[in-house]
Amino acid sequence: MLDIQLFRDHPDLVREGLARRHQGTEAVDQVIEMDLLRRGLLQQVESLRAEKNQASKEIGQSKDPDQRQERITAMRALGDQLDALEKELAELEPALGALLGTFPNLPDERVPVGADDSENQVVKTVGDKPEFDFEPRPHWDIGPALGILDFERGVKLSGTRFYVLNGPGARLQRALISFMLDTITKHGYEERYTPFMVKEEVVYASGQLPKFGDNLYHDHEEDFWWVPTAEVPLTSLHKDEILEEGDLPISYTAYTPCFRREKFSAGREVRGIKRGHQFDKVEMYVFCKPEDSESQFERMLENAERICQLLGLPYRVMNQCTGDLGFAASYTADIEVWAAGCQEWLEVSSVSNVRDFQARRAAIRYRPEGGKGTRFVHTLNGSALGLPRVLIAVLENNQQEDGSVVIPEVLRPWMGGVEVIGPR
RNA sequence: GGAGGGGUGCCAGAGUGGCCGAUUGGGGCGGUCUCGAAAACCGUUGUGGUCCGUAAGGGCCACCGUGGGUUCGAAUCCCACCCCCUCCGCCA
Repeated sequence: MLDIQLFRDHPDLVREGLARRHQGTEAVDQVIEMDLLRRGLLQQVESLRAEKNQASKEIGQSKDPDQRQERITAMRALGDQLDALEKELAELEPALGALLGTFPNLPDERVPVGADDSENQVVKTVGDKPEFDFEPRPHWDIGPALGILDFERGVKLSGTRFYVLNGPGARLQRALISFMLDTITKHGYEERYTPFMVKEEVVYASGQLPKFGDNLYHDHEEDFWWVPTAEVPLTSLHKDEILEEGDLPISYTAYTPCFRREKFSAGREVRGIKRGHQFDKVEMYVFCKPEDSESQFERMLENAERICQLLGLPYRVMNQCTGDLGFAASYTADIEVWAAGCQEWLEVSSVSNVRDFQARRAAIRYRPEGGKGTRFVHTLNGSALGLPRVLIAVLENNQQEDGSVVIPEVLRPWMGGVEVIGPR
C-alpha cells in the first residue's frame, strides 16, 4: 500500500513510478479526487457528530422533562441528516481503500526500466560452469533413468505439471530443505512452521491480492487460500502489531510448499520439473527499521548466495528490471543457478526490499525508542532457495557418464551417508 | 457437531443505558527521598483519522472480539458471525 500522503503531496512521484512499470496513471487522479471528497465528507460528519454528542450529554443532565423532549426531537432530525452523510462516507472509504490497494510499490531509482525478465541485468557471475567429457543430460532423462523421478504417476494422481519423487530422489529433496533451513538458521533467522492455508486478508496483506488471485488456489466454501510462498504467512505473523524498536530486526525462515495455478505460463515450460503447481521453498523474511532495510537486503542476498556456494552451484545475480519487478517490491535481485543438462540459468531466488509497502497493508509498526508515535517497519523477503530448481541443478551438474549422480558433500549428513545415487 | 462459560487498555480485572477512553491493582516511564539501590510517595502511561499551527502543541471524531440494529445517547440492550476455555461426540 502506498501512503495516501504521497498522492496529496507528490503525485508526480507516483505517476513516474507507475510509468516506469509501464502502467497507466489515470487512477492517480481518481485517488486524489476521492481523497478530497472523503475529507470533505468526513469534516461534515464529524462536526455533526460533535454537535450530537454535546446535545446528548446535555439531555442526560437536563432535569426538565419538557425541555428534554424538545431537544430529543431536534436531535432526531439531526440524526437523519447524519445518517445520510455517514452512508455516503461508508461507501466512499472502502472504495478508496480498494483503489489504493491496486497500486504496486514504486520502483527504486536503481531498477532498470525494461519490458520483461529478458531485460534484467547481470550484476555478477560466480563459479564456473561444470565441464563434461560426455553430453550432459537434462534432469527429465536423468531422473527417470535412475528411477527417482516418476512423471507418469504424478500425472495419474494430479495431472500435468505434477510428479513423484522416489527413494533417494525424495530423500535428496528432503536433504536440501533441511540443509537450507539449518544453514539459514545459523545466519540468525529463526525458524517458523506456518499454516499452508491462510485467510484472504493475509494474502492481501503481502500484496498477492487483489491483483493476482487468478494465480492462487483457494477453497470456495471457506476462507482458505493456499500459500503461493511462505512470504505470505510470514508477512502476517506480526500483522496489526506494534513492535518495540529493541526487538528489530526480526529475522525468520520457513519451509513451506508453494501452490500456484501458473495460469500465465499455460503450455510453457512444461518439460521437466522446473515449473509445477506445487513446489517447495525455504524462505527468509526480515522486519526491520527503515534505515536498516538497505543493509538487511545485502545480508539476505549474501545468505542466499551462500547456499549456492555451499552446494557448489555456479550462479549469477541479476538486477530485476521494472517489467519483472514484483507488485510489492521496490527492488529485487534474482539469483539464477546454472543447470548443465537443460543448459539454462534457473531462477532459484528473488531477494526483495519491500520497504513499508507490506507493513502498511498489514499494519506492522514499531515504537521508536525515546521518540513518540509509531512508524511502519520495512520488510524484506527472499528465497533460500526454490527447490525443484536447485534439485535440477544438483542432478544435472553432478551427473556422471554412467548416469549416476554424485551427492554434494554438504548434503551427505542428511542423506544417511549416501554419496552417489546410482541406477536401481 | 452438541451443551455451557467467556472475549474490556501492556497484563490482571471492574464496569448492565448518560457523570466511561473507560474504577482499581500490577508493569513501564519520569520524579522525590538515598552515597547508591530497595521500599515508600507523587506524576505519567493506547491507536488511528481529521482540522488549525512553520513548529511545539491544540480542537474534534472513531475505536471495549467483528459486523449490523435499537436509542437523543451503547462497553452496557438486541441480532448474526469469529475466536478462546470446559465437558460430550467424532477423528489423523
